[in-house]
Amino acid sequence: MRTVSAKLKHIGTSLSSSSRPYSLTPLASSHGKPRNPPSPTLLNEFVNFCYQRDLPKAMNAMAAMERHGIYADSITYSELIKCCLARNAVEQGKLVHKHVFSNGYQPKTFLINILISMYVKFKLLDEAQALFDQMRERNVVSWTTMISAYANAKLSDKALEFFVLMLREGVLPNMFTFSSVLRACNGLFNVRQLHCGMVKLGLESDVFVRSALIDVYSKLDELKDAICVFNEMETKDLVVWNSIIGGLAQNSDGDEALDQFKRMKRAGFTADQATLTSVLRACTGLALLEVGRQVHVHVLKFDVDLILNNALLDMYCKSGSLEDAKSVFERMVHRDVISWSTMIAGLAQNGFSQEALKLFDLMKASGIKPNYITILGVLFACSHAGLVDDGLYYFRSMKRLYGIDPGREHYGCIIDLLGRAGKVDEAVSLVQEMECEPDAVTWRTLLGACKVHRNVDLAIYAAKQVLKLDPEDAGTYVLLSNIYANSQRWEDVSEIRRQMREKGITKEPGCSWIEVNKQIHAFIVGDTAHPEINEINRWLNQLIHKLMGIGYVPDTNFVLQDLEGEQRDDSLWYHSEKLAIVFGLMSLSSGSVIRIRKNLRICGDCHTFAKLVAKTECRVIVIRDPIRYHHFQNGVCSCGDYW
DNA sequence: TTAGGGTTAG
Repeated sequence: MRTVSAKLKHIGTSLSSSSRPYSLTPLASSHGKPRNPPSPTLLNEFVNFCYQRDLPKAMNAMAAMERHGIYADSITYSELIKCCLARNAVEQGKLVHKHVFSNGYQPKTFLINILISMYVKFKLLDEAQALFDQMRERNVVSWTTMISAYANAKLSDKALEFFVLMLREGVLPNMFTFSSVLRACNGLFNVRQLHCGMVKLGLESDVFVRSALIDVYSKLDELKDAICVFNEMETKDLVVWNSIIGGLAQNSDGDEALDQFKRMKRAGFTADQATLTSVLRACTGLALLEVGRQVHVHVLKFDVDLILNNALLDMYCKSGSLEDAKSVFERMVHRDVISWSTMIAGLAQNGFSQEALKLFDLMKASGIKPNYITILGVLFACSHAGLVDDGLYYFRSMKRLYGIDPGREHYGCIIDLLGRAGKVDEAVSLVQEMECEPDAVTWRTLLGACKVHRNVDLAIYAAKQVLKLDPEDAGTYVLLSNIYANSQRWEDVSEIRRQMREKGITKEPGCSWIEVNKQIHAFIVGDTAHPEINEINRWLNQLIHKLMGIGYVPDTNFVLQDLEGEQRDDSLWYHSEKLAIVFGLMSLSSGSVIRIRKNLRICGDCHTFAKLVAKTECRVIVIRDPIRYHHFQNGVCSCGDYW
């Protein structure tokens, strides 16, 4: 930081070195009346107050100077503006603006840019825009300040419009402009055009521009381009690493995100809050509890970072480790609506509905206003606990109490709630009353209700609606085919299979993952690849026969039940989650929880199997499928046998 | 005087 004496020396030099003592004192050619040269004493006092960030004294000094007809120069005004910004003093900032333009003076572009930037930082875009409009000359900084302001305010069209206007005025963009305008891009076409523009201007190698490019390609789901931009970089900094790790984690490519994280560490970088947040997100997606715990150790360095703690909380919730999640939540120094919503949804999804609803009350009591997602967690909790009246109350009153319009997801929760309670007709009525158009997820939810309550006709109707909106949904094709087969509608069965062949739709094979000693073991249905598969199968056969001895009957009635479509009796025995459960029994110590993640919904038979294994082997088994969490303990499941 | 990265549902 510059010392006061250095500053004074600087001022002294300015005063003595030129016939125009203050370099930015208006010249005769400036608009407005020429200003008197400043008095060194008054000016020195004023400058000192500015550098000391003593805003009240600086403002008084400025007024005193102006009473003598003395005006500061642009550099000093810019220091005063920094003073206002440091103190978040909006009104004083506006006053400085008036002083800068007082006496008909027309300040230099440099100073007007600083004033615009001040208004942007105060989030007063209208004031910034008005000042920008008044400018006689706008340079690249003026334009970039406005573009960046609109990009930050999520007014993408406005930011892009300014970029085009800037080009039309013949102002050449620089790397600052590109990294700002990229954030406003929401279409691939724009990004490619901009990318070409940067290459032409030789700005592509700038590290800020590159990280913005990686980020925007990732957000547009163009990971190949993001990785390409990243790999082409010879010099990478931490933000660039964070951009690619974050992009991968947000695009459900957790494995690759964790690989890049390892490469980043090998390259000598130390993770910061943003890195750890993305790494936790990758762990969350993969349900890697043990790896997540390792990351937790590093999170302790940043224990007041809200975003990072929210990510940690979510990791524990989604890995099914509610005790850890509660502990993180209790210890958080600050909690925002995301912290509360994450915890409420985490409790609800893991089967702790009453706790979730109690937490919602606590949240409101603590003065935090619920948002769209909070209410989803609350409705989910009601649905899980079969609290039809409460769920309908929250749903019907959300607009009135919290100002939140019910969206498709809220309708989905209530359809699920009514379906779970056997009120399928009411669920249909709700679909009909929806203000927004039902989508494939809505119909799939209704299909779930039909599945449980064996409502074949409605199931066929709902399945057809799903396929209209999502013609690639293999699970629904298989389900529909099974429904027809059960009704001996063989022509319809053939038609469904023909459609699947024609469209090249194949069912994704069922896959389950389990983490043992920080290694991930993956099992595919009917797996033969795992090195211990023979031992696993031997255990599995013994276990199935043991369970059959206490009444387990493999459930081969898959109609309206098997969302995987793994309907053959022999494959039933080798469903991926059964293999993973047995591997967990073989590999994990007797007290530890068996945690499994699945890519497809669990079938009815595996659900029964898991409940019985949990009972006979005295284990807690947690299976996370794409939609729900199942905690199996003492022969029961937290989902209440509805999923 | 202008620029880049991280959190909740689905």
